[in-house]
Amino acid sequence: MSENVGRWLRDEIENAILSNEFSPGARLDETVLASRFGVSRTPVREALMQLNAIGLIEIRPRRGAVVIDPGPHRIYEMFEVMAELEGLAGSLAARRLDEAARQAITAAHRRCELSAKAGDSDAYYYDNEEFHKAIYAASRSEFLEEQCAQLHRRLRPYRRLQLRVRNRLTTSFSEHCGIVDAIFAGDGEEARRLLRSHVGIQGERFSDLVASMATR
Amino acid sequence: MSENVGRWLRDEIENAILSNEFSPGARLDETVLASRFGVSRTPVREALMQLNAIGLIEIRPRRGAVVIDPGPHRIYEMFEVMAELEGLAGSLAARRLDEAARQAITAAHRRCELSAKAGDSDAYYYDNEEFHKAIYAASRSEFLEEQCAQLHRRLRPYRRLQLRVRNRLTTSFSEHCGIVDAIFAGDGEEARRLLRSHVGIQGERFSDLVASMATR
DNA sequence: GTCAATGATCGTGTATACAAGAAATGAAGC
DNA sequence: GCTTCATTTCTTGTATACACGATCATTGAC
Repeated sequence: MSENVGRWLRDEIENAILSNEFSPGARLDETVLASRFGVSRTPVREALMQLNAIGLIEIRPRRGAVVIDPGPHRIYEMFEVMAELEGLAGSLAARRLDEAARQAITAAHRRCELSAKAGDSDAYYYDNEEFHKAIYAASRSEFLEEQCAQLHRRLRPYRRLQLRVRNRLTTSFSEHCGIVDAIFAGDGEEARRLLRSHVGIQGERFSDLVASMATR
Repeated sequence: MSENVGRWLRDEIENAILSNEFSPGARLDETVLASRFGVSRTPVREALMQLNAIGLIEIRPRRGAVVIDPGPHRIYEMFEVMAELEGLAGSLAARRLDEAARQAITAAHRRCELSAKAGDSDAYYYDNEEFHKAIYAASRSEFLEEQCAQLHRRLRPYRRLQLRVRNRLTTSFSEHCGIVDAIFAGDGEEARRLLRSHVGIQGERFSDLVASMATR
């Protein structure tokens, strides 16, 4: 537990939301949360205020906090922005690549390869996250890295769904190969283009998923 | 004043920070703020928690809140990301333009023209903001619109500095003309390219400004 | 039988009190 | 005279108490 309870609670509740323990639309009762985590309402409120500020929950005056339901369309929009930011990260990474970043990307890429070949979608899910984070870091832009990481976290639950789709693992990995090649070749524009479509396609796949669930 | 004090305080303190009343590095004493705004410490703390969550201030345990100093390099990074997001907004706007958006952009563009020709940099500053916001809205992506607006707000103080630079008003306006033409022509890629350089150049100009201040 | 109004209950919003930690100041020793 | 340690004070962190508003249920009237 972090040294101050508010921050710890924020992470705790955020994880609970992102792991879908608190589903979209769920009411977050302050007293319930307080007793659950064994603290008073004050730090709970502070945690909720922060989650409100980053757009994970909505607090309506005198009516409490509820988990925001982004809705399929908004999630698609988020993927669209994510694609753009990752594209920028890739393009910067290609131009600014140093030895440490090269090694980090290579290592993450290797782990992805192993997981993909083993068909282990859970392992690939984690390795894929590390791979993308390595690219953010390689961009050498701290602000971009933070923005990417934040958006990535929020899209995490929806990305996970897609890895279950048939053949997505191998397709994803082969896309990674192209991205790595472009970055290592210093071809910023190619890296941007590939990353944009690599991430953008997930938004489209998500739309397909939603559409297929709606017709059912 | 909004119906809940915490939200009102957040906006109030945020404005004070963005208008440089609270300079980077300044300590934000809870009791001082509480007495200044005539409330207790509780809502002040909630406001500070929110500002901490969106990255405007830093709260170190038991040591209080200070206004974050982004530093020139980080501000450049922020402009870089802003350029990318505005580029996306422009490209989407070109593809999805409807009559209402067209009128909003035209109106804002006209006001910019008047202010630029009058050489009124303060008026242009506001009209320019409306112009960019009209493009965000025209993108028809709520999430993108929010992200752009938020980043725009944080970069506001630094944009303002640049309008004072010689000839920037007329240069900026002529760039706007090209952007409007591209969007109205439905040329997404051209709109993206022009917006990216229109915003990106501000980051570079900011770097120049800092460099020239450093040599003095 | 249905709709509206009023009251009760529950939960949030704000204030205040108390505790714990950090910084500053003073004194003592080298 | 300078440095270090201890004490005091100030500020933050957490808890609790109280008040106001919203929602829901129950009762009465149409």
